[in-house]
Amino acid sequence: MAELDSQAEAGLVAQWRELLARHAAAACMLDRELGDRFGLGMSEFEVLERLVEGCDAGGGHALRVSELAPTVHLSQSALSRLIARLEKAGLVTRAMCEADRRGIVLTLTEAGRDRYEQARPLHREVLGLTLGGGGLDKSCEAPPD
Amino acid sequence: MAELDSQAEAGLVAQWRELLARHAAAACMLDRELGDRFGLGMSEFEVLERLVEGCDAGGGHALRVSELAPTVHLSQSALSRLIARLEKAGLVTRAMCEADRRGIVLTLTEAGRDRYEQARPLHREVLGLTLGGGGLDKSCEAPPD
DNA sequence: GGACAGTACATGCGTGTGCATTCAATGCAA
DNA sequence: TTGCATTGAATGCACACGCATGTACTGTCC
Repeated sequence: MAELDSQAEAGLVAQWRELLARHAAAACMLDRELGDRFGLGMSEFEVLERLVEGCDAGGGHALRVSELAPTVHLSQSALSRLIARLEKAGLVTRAMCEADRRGIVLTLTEAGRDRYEQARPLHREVLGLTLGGGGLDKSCEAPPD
Repeated sequence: MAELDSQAEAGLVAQWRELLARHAAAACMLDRELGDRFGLGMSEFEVLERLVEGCDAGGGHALRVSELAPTVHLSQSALSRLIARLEKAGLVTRAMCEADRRGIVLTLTEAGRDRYEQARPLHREVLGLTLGGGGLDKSCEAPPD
């Protein structure tokens, strides 16, 4: 890639810091709020949402882990363990994929869908607070310790 | 906060996913590249950069940890340990603050400044690749495992 | 001065993550 | 069919994180 002149570089850095700030504010608040009220992390919610979308779209067809992976920004191992947590919590079931027995198909349980529906308004509210107005929530701009 | 109509909600979610994708791509590639070539994590680089800026701006005055904290999106404990790593690597020195002996003042070492200057072009290059064109780097869109 | 709330940083602990590796199943080629 | 590279997912391991707490220092109020 070509070198950047200093003006382009400054713009890029400013854009990056803005992105970091928004991400930190939203991610921190989501993790805290979803965790406190629903026992879900940000990524857990994200996975539940993909499963809901997958089921609604494909007429209830279950998602394979390998289909889920590219849509969630986690390593394969982290996703594997996250699914194990969801299964342990009774929100999801894992079953062997008949077509390709290496694969695992995931299905939302009733409890999983319920949990998602309950958590969703809070999730959207947090997004509104942290992304919407442009004003960052101070209590999460720097994560409290 | 008021309820969102479904259109506003969809926009918010789209914005959030875009942000997540960009952040994941940039953060993953930064951590990998800076780590491989310079032994620095993304946040380590960020802290070095604040120290460089602080020193250049204030006429070489050292930064206190409490000044640094709000600019880095880390918990106080994570920052404390990050600084310990930088000190162990010889990139930074910690000293008691004379004015307020609870505080710690940080100063960049020569090695710290050098490391920063060496890593900076790569950092900017990665930002250009992941933020610039709008095209995400596929190899990091989903972190490899 | 002495007690006490508040602040700055460090540390014990549990947990989530990525990397490397492993294991099973698949597809292909000889 | 056998042999082998590839793929999907699970697991050992090290590490960075956040939370809760601990320790040292400051400032205030009595």
